[in-house]
Amino acid sequence: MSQITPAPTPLSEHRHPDPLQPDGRSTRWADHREARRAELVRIARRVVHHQGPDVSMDEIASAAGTSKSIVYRYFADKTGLQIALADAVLLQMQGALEGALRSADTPRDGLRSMVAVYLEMVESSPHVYSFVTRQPESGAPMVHFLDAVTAMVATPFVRALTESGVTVPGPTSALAQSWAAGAVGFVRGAGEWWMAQQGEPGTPSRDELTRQIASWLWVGPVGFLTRERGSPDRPDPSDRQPPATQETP
Amino acid sequence: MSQITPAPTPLSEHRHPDPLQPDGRSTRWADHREARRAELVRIARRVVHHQGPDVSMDEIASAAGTSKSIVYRYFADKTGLQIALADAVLLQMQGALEGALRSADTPRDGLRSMVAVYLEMVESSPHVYSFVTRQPESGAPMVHFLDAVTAMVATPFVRALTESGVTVPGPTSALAQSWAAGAVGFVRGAGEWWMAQQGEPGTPSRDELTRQIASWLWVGPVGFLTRERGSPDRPDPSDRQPPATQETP
DNA sequence: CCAGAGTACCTGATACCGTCGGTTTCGTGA
DNA sequence: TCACGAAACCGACGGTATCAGGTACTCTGG
Repeated sequence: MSQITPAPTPLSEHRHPDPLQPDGRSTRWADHREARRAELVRIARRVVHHQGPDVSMDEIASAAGTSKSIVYRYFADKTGLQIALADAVLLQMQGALEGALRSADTPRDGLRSMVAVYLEMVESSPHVYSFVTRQPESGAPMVHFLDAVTAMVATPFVRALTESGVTVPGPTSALAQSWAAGAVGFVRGAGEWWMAQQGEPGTPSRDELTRQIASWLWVGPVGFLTRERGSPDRPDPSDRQPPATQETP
Repeated sequence: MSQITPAPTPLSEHRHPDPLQPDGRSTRWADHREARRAELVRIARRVVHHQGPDVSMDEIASAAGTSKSIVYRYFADKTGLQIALADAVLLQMQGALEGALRSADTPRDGLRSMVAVYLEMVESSPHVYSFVTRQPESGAPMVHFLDAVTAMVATPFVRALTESGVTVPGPTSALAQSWAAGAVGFVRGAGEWWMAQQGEPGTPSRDELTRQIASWLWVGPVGFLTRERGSPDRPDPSDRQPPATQETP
């Protein structure tokens, strides 16, 4: 996982093995298959976008002008389709991210760009987002999409860690990965809260939320709030109040 | 296999026939119902714990020595059962949290306690955790469990905000809520990463992860890492470190 | 005041339905 | 001949309807 690449060739468990071997006449089908598969993903994405994350395989198939058996020829199961769709989305996000990162010179700006790209994706198609982040029934413990995003975040982080010569106990990759997983979770949690809030008064704009999240991830609420009050960078750990008891659920 | 009526609590002579109440024949079952409902939740929790988050309603019913119709008499649907189970778990977490908060004097310790309680829950029963955090098919946009935890986090946070006299643009509640949603997401993301990592070398212990997460949430990675290197509390925003740009895939 | 009939409300099993993910069968066209 | 693709099919599951008790309350007549 050296690259930022979202692992576009994921677990082959959910991907159908090519039944045809490189036997000359099969190569002709290879690219056809690939093209058709991509087309199916495209259609599935459109259908999910419009119909919601609960579309059935039948609906997807008929939207593609065909029947389930075809879909199942290209994807092992629904999870396989979900993964393929996630890869398509990830590829697109990566493109947007590269553009944004070109004009980001501080690492913090980089973080902000990542948050921005994520939130843009969520906003641009909540249904697709929901579909892609849904954990499969009795399947892998990790959702491919979130896993890939985590890798995308962890990779530069771990490099920055090693390059900056920070020495921490234990393997740095575990440190970076756990932070990345947490950070992605933060954006996910805040983003989904934000989407659920839409329409309520006081809901921040996407850009506001982006900056907010980046701030919080970077310096924590203390750093952010103290900055708000004037003193830019003194966390003041012996702060007052906070986490106390609360009412019943 | 129970009798038709286990113990309907005959409330005969100790309760006057209230003219406002429609009929004593209906009220008779009230507390029995409540008790049975709780019992069903308990059993469901045990079954989910052992069988995994994909148990069917039939399985739960038969584990309770009855059939689906009974379960559906007490819970509108599977989501209703999920919510009830979540409430039971939340109640327990709240108990643990109150105990922990009693010995936490700084807000940061409070945060650490919350993280600890969450991770303890995840570790104590991954299956129940998974069941309770699963988003229902085509249902509410928010998972009840996560929503409730977010509220538990946001409440003290918003109080701390107002009491400390921090003035921020817009309603403070939106600010607190978005942070809470993000923080819960952070713990969720890191916690699930951690559970998926179990067995790998370099995986932190629960306690290590707890402190790590609390640190990151409180001061961000910059604050944490600079502290690691010696200077306890100087984030130094113009820092080197993390999320930088990276190359193309 | 009381005995018993009638009633309101409940329990609970079983059969059933619609949907959906996934598989198998079989016709057909190159 | 043979792969492709449509359509029938299958099993599982969430959820509902039906029906058969059963118990404690209420009502009525003596």
